[in-house]
Amino acid sequence: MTDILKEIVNVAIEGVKEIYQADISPGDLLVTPTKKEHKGDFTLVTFSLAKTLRQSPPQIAASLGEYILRSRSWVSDTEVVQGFLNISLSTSYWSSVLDEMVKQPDYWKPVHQPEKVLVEFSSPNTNKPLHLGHIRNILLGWATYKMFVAAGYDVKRVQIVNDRGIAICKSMLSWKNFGEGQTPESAGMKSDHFVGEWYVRFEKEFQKEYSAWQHSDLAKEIFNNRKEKELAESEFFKNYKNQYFNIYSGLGAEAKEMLLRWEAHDPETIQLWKKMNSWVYAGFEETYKKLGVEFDKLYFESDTYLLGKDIVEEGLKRNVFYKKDDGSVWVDLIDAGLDHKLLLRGDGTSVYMTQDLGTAQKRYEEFGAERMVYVVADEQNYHFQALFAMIDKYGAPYARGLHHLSYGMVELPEGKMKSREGTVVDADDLIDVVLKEAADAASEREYNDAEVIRKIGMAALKFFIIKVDPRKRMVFDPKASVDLQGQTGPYIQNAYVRIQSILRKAGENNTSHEAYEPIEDEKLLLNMLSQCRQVIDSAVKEYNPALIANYAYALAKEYHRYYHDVKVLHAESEAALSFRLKLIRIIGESLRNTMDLLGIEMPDRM
RNA sequence: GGCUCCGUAGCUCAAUUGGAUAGAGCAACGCUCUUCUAAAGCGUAGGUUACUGGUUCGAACCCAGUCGGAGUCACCA
Repeated sequence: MTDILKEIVNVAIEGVKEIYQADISPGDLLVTPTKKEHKGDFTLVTFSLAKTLRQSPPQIAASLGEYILRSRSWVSDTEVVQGFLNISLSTSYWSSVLDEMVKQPDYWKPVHQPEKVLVEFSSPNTNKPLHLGHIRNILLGWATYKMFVAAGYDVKRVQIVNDRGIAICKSMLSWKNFGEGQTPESAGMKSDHFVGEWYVRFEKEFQKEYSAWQHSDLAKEIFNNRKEKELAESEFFKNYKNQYFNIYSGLGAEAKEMLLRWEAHDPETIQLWKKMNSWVYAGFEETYKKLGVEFDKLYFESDTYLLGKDIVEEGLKRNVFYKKDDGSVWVDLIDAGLDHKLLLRGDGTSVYMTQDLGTAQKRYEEFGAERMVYVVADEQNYHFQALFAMIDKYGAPYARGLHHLSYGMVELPEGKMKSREGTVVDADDLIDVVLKEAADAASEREYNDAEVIRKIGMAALKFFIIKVDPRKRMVFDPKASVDLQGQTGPYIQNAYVRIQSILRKAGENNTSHEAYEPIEDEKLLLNMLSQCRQVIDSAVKEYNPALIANYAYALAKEYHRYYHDVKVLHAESEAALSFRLKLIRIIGESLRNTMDLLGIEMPDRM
C-alpha cells in the first residue's frame, strides 16, 4: 500500500457507491493530512459531495466514516468534525510503512521520468565578479538540476557566458590605459575582482569626463532645449548619460572603437580580450567551487551571437516571419497577446532574440533536450514570453518544453542593490562573512574543524535564499542570513547531527519491532516521511525548490520535538528501541537527501 | 500611460492550490541542560491577510474596483 491517499480516495468512492448508489470521480474528493489540533492522520473533505448526494456534509462524513471503518482493517478510527472526516490509521499500518521505507531506500523518489532536460543558469557577464543576485540564480538552477535528477530525468547543466560586448571592452580599455601591466597576481587580487576593478575604474573616469562636460556650452544648450521642461538639471543629466556615452564621450568612443576592432578580429584586441576573460573565468571557477556547483557545458556569446539567422531565413520562407521595406525582419505575436518583435536589423545584424532562437535550436540538436529551463530573473519575463511564443509559432519540436524559471530580484533591507552606489553584495565577500560567522559560533564548541564550519556556514547562506518562493521578490538581510538558529540550514543540520550521534552510540541493531505500537509522535513523523516523494514531485512540477526546503525544515522541527520528548536509547523494550532506531535513521536520511537536492551538505557532528 | 507580477504579525517568510481556530523563525519577555549534542525544547505577547464590494456551505487564495510597490513596454544585452 504505497499510495495511501489514493487508497483513501478509492474507499471513499466505493463507499459513496454502496451507500448512495452514486458515481463520483477522484477529482471530486480532497484528502489532506489532518491538522495537528485534531485527532487523526488524514482528513476527507466532504463538502463538495453535498450537492450531488443531497445530504448535509456532516451526515455524509458520518456514513462514509462508518463504511470506511467497517471495510478497511488499516483504519482504526474515524471522527466527524463538521464536514470533515478525520481518519486514523492503525498502528500496524504505520509500522508497515516503516518496514517499507527500510526495505525500499528509494521510497522518497518520484516516479522515474526518462525525459531529457536542460537547465540554463548563472549566465554571468565577464566584466565583473558574481554578486548576490547570481547566488539566488545559481542556487535555484542547481536545485532544479538536482531535483530533476532525483525524479529520474536526464539533466544537463549549461550556462551562457556573456563574454562580448561593450561592458568587457570598458574593462579592457581602462586596464590598457591605466593598468601599467598589472596582473591579478601582482595586485594580489582574486582575478575576477581584478577585472571588475578596471570596470569600476572606467565608470569613474567616465563619470569625471561626464561631470566636466556638463559645464560646457553644448551641454547647457542641450539641457535648455530638453523636451521635459519640468526636469531639474541633475535629473536630466542622470537620464542623458547613455546618450552622452554614445554621442559625445571620448571614452565612449574609445570603448566603441575597441568593440569594432574586436568584431574585426584585430589580433591585439582579441589577445587582450582573451587574457582578461581568462582571469574572470578563473575567478568564477573558484566561486562556483565554493558554492559546490558545476556545469556540463558552457556556451560563449562570442560563439553564439551570430546564430539564429538560418532560422530567420527558414521562417521567412515559411511565412512565419515577415520583412519590412528597410530589410528588417519581424514576427507578429499579436495572437499570443504580445506585440511585433524584431528579429533582424535592417543591416542584417542580429539582436538578442535572434541569438536566443539560434541557441535553443543548437541545444536541441546537441542534447536532444525535450525540455529546456531558463533560470533568469523576472525582469526578462516579457522577453521569454516573446521568445517562446516565437518558437511556438515557428513550430520547433521543442517549443512545448520551454520554461522560464523566473525569479524575483534580491533586495537589501535598505532597498535595491545599485552598482553605482556601491551597494552590490559581492558573492565571495558574502561567503566569507557567513563562514566567519560560523567559525565564531563554533569557537566555543566541541566540533569546530574547518570542514564542519564550511558546511554550516554555506548551509546558513543557501537555506536562507532557497527557502523563499522563487517567484517572489526577496529581501536579503545579511545579518539574518548568518543566523544559525531557528528556521535555518544549521537547524536542520543539527537535527541530522543529533540522529547520527544516537546511531553511533546504539551500534548495530537487528531486532524486530513487530511487537511495538508506535505512539502519536511517531505516526506523525512517518506520515511526514511518506509525503517526501509527493513534495519533491510538486517541487519538480512547479519548478519550486522552496517546497523542499520548507519540507526539510518542518521535518527537522518535528524531529527536534520528538528528540526532546522521547529518549531513543532509553526505550522501554527491545522492540521499541529497534523501531525508534530505524525511524530516526530514515528521518536522518530524508533530511540528508532533501538538503542534498538544495546543494546543502550535512556534517556528522557540529 | 498600456501590460504583467506583488501587498499576510514590528521584521523575514509559510499556509498541502477554495477547507477546520491563518502558521514558523527573528526581535521582546518567562521557563528547561548531573539525563542520547541547549546551533535545542516549552510558554507569553504579537493579525480586520492593503482597502471596498461580489461569488461560494466555506475566500489570504477566485471576480470587480480603489490605494500602494516592483518590473516591462529599445533596430540594448
